[in-house]
Amino acid sequence: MDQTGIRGNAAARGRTPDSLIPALKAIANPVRLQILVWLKEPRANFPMDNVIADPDEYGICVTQIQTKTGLAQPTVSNHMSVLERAGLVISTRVRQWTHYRRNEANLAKLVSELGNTIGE
Amino acid sequence: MDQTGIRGNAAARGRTPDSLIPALKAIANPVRLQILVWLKEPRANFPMDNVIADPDEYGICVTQIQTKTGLAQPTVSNHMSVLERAGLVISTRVRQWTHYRRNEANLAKLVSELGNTIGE
DNA sequence: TCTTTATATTTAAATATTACAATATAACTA
DNA sequence: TAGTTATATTGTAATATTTAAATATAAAGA
Repeated sequence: MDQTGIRGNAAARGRTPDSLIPALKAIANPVRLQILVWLKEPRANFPMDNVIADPDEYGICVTQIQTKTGLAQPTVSNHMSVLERAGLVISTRVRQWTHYRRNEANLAKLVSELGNTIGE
Repeated sequence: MDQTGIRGNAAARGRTPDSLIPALKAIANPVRLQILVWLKEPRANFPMDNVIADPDEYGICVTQIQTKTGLAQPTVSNHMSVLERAGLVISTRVRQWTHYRRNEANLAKLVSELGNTIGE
């Protein structure tokens, strides 16, 4: 055990947890940050007519996110895969529709790890 | 007053506070994030011989940060100005030495605003 | 099977970021 | 004032990011 009494805690020893950087890069983009906020309340932020899967369980499909952002389909597809690679969303394919929902555990971990890293 | 009972709170209304993005971009870089961590404990992370100003009050000068990173002087100067423009550090020129210290208030605000924005 | 719909991948252009060399500026020192 | 030290700015190259058009793939329905 080290002097801090905390094992495996890079931030506590003054080192930067490299795993933070990909997540920070993912959210340091206005489009992606906005999508994460919208996905907090899928039913409030996306049209609920003709939904083919429960938004609370599976999230929102790419077409609806694309419409809401006004960006091209490949652009949105790319943004979602950046978020997914960073572990901030989870995708579920329901027939031909890929649905994305927030990864609440990892989002909470990101905020707390950032607090441990740059907080006083 | 709006329905949330919270005035001027963009995150509470599901919008993305644009002021977050510059700060997130600033910390979404391994060199800058590391510098912010080092500046938490200037006396522990930088040589304390020949210091020309109290590290706790004024922070650390560019040359010492440059030496610690191993990057070129203009590169470090640029990183520090990115952090300063994002409001995450404060600079004080003491004679010919520009010292940088953490802006604790804004760093804490960044963490809490991020929590309000992407937290559950 | 053919067509349509939804999403992903590829390619490419525009822009942003990161880095360093060269130079400029600011401040001290002899 | 001339020379030195510390930092900032400018110019530039390499790389990364963002975007969209074109194309590919995957799944559904006629």
